[in-house]
Amino acid sequence: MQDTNIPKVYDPQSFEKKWYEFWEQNKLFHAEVEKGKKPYSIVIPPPNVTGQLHMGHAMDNTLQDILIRFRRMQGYNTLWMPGCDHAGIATQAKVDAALREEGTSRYEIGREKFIERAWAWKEKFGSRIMYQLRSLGSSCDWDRERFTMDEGCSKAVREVFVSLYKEGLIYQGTRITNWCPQCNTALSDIEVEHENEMGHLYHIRYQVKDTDQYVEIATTRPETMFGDTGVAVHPDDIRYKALVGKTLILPIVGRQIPVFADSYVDPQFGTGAVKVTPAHDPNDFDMGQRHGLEQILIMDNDGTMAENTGKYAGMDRYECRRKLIEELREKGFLLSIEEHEHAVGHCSRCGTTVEPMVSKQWFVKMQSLAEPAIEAVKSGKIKFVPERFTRIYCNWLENIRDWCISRQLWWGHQIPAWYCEECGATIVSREDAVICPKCGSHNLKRDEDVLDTWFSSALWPFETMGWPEQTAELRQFYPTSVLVTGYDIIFFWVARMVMMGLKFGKDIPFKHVFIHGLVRDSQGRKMSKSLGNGIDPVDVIEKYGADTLRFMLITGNTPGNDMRFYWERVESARNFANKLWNASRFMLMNLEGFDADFVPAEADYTLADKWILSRYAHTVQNVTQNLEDFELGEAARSIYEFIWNELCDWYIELSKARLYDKENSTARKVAQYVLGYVLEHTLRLLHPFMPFITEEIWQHIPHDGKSIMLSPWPDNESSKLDIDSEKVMTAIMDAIKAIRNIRAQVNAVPGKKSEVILHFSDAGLIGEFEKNQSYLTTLAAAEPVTIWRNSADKPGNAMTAVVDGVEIYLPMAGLIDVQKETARLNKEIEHLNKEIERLSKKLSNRGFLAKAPAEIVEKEREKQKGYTEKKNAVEERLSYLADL
RNA sequence: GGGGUAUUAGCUCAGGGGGAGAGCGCUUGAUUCACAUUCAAGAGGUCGGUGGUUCGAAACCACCAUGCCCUACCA
Repeated sequence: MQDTNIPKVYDPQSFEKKWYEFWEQNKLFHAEVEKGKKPYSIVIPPPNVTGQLHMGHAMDNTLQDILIRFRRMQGYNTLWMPGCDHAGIATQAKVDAALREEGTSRYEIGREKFIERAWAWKEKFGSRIMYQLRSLGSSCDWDRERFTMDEGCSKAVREVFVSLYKEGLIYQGTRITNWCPQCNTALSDIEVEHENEMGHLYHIRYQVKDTDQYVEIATTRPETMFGDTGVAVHPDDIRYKALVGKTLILPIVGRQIPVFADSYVDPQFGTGAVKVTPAHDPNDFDMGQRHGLEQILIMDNDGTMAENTGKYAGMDRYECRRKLIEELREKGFLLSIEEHEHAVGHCSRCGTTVEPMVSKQWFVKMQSLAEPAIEAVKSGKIKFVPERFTRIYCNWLENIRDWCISRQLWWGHQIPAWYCEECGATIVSREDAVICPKCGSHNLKRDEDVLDTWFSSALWPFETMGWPEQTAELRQFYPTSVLVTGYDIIFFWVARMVMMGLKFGKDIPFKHVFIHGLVRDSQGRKMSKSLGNGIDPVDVIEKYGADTLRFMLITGNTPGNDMRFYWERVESARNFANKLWNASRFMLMNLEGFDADFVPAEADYTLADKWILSRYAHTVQNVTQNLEDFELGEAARSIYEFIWNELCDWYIELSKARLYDKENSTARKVAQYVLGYVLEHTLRLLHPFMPFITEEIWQHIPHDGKSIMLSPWPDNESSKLDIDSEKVMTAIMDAIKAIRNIRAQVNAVPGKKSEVILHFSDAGLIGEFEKNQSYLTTLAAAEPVTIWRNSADKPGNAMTAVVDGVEIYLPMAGLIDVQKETARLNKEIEHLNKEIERLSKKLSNRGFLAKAPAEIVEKEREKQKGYTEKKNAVEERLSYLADL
C-alpha cells in the first residue's frame, strides 16, 4: 500500500529534485532509434554556452517540454535533442574581459592560448545552463547533448562551407559591410539594429574648380568627407545640369572630385547634391561602382580616424566630427546646420554605432537558397503557428541580401580557407591544406577569420543527428516535428535553418514552427541587465517550484504574443498546485479499504459520479485537441477549471458523505473508484504541464507502472460522456447556487438548515431531484426538502428563486425584509424583461426565422420560454409581497 | 515609407457570428472534520471609434484613433 500520509501544504522543494534524478537515472528521457515507431522530435534552440537561464528560456523550454511529454505519453518515439551554442561574440567578450582583469589581453597571449582559455571558460560555465534546464524539468535526452563546436558539428560546418564554395554560393569579396568598432568585427545586416535618433544635417559648400562658384551639399556624417571621391546629382535636376562633368575642390583636403549624375539621388532631399564616399556608405559604394570612383578608407577598425585624415588622424570619429565642423565654420565652408531625424545602426551585441566600411569578407549568395525556403512555407510543408509569421518570414526571404559570414574573432569555426604566399591562390578544403595545388608551395597561410555563429546554428537540426553521415537518427528523427522559438530570431535562425535543411538535409528541418513572444516585466518593458528588471527563473523555482513557474508561463497568454511577468500570477499558479495537492491528500485520507480490482456496476454510479466522469471526458477532449493545435494555454486552463471548479468544488464535496460512511461498503467503494479514476487520469493530463507534482502524487496513489511520464495519454473516454446527467446536474447545481444566494441575502446562520420547497415546471427533473435531495442538504444546507406537486397554492411567506425548470421557495416567516426583497425581485424582472424583449424581437424577425439554422431558432425559443416562466414566477412573488 | 499587433471588469489577460469570461484586487459572511495557498455570496463592462457584410457583429471586412513591435539605403 502507498504512503497515505502526505504534508498539508504543497512543498515542491521536497520532491522536485528527487523525481528529476529518478527520471534521468532511469533514462526515461532517452530515445533510441526504433524502426516502425512513430517519431516525434524537437531540437532545442541552443542557448549561449556562457549565458544563464532567463525567463525567455524558461518559457521556450516549458513549451517544448509540454509538447514532448504529451507526445511521449501518446506513444511516439520521442526525442528532445539538447545542446548549447558557442556564441562567438558573447563568449569572446567574456574571455576578453577576464583577461583584461588579469592585466593582459588576447593579443598578448596569442590566438592558441586564447582559444584554450575560451574552451576552459566553456567547460567551467557551459554546463550551468544545462543544470538550470534540468531544474525546470526539461525532459531532454541528455545522452545526446551537443555543442555547436564539438567535433561532429565542426565537421558538418566545414562540409557545408566547402560545398557551398565549390558551388559558387560562397564567395569572398571586398564590399561594404557593417563594422562594429567595439567588437572589432564585421556584422551581418540583421545584426544591426536601427534606431531613429535626432542628428544634424550639415550643409557644406564645395568649390567648383577654377571658379568662384560653389555647390552646396548636405550630410549627416561630415567626417566621412575625407573619403569623398565625387558629388552626385540627379540627371534631370535642371539646377545642376550644367555642373555635371565639372570638378570640385574638396574643402580642407583639397582633393579634386567630379560631379556626376545618378538617378539614385533624390532632388527633393537636402540640396539635391550628395557627397559620395564609396568606402563608407552602402549607397555611395554602389554609385562608386557604377561610376568607377576610388574607395578611400578614412577610418581604422577601432572607429578612430585613419592616417590619411591629417591632423585628425587617431581622433575618435565623433570628436573628429565636432572639430571638423569647427574648422569648416572658421574657414567659411559651413553654411548651416539643420536638426534632422534619421535611423542610426547599432551593434546588436554591444550597442555601439555601427560604421559602414569597405573590407574583404566572405559572403553567402542567398537567392538560390532562399527560393526553396519560401516555397516550403508557401506550399504548407512548413507551417508557422501562429500563421501570421508566415508573411514576416516570406517578406524577409523575398528581399534577402547576401549574408556576410566572416567575423574578425578568434572564438568560432575558423574559415577553412588558405592563401598561398607564393602564387596568391585561395584554397578551400575539407582537409587542412598543406600544399598549394597551383604552384606546389608549402607556404600557406590560413584565413584568420571565423564564421558567424548562426552559420553553424543553421545546421543544428541535422548536424546534431550525425550529418554528414547518413545515420539512423537522421532517418528516424529528421525532419523534426516542431521548432519552438521566439519571434525575435525568425530571420537569424529559423529562415537559415530552412535554407540549409533543404540544401543539405535534403528535406525541411521541421514541420511546424511554433512561435512565442517575449516575457516582459510587470510594466511591459523588456527584461534586461541594464534596466535590472530581470527576474531569474531559478529564484522563482527555488521559491515556488518549477511546476508553478511552468504553469504561470503558459497560462493567460496566446501564441506569438508577449506576456508580462507578475508575482501575483506566480502565486495564483502556486495556489492551484496546492489545491491539487490537497485534493489528492483528501483522496489519500479516504483510501482505506481501497480495492484495486473493484469496478462498479453501471447501476451503482450516482448522478455526481456520472457527471464528473462526463466532465472528465470533455476535459480529455479539450486538452488533447488544444495540445494538438498548439493552444497550450487553453489546454492548461481547461485542466485548471476542471480540477478546481468541478472536481474540488463539487465532486469532492458530494463524495464526502459516501466516503465517510464506512458502513455502506459498496457506495464507498464506488466513490473511491470514481475519485481515484478521475484523479489519476487528470494527473496524466496535467503531467506535461506540471511534471513534478503529478509524479509525486501519482506515486502515492494507486497506479500501474514505474512513472507517470510513461503512462498512456488518456484517450477514447468518449463512452463516459453523458449529456443527460450533465443537464440534470447543472439544474441541481443552479438550484444549490440559488439557495445559497437566498441564504446569504437573509444572513442565514451558516450552521442552521433551511427548509426548501421546490416546484417543477420541468416535470422531468422531479425524479432526479428527489433521488439526490442530499446534494441540496450537503451543499446548500437545505433541509427538509419538499417537492410541491400542486401548482396552485404555492408557499407564500418565503424567499424565492427561479432557475431553469425549477422554482425554489425558502419559507422565512418573519425573516423577509419586504422592501429589500421587492427591490431585488424588481431588478430581476428588469433584467428578464430586457432578455425577453431582445428575444421576441429576434423571434419576430422574418429574416431570422427564415435564414438562421433551425436549431438556433429552437434554442432561442426555449430561452424565451425559460425567461417567460421565470418572469411569471417572479411576478407572482411580487404580487404576493405587495399583499402583505 | 511599408508591414504586423494590441485596444474586453480597477489591474493583467483569455475568449469568440446567436444568453459578456478568468486570475488578482474590492465588498459581505464563514475556520474541528483535503486545502485560509481555503470556502460561500456579491459589486463591477453600451468588448477603442465610425461605416459595411449578415436574419443577427463584441467577434468578420474597411477606414480612423491611440499604444507597442518589426522592417526600409533618402544623404
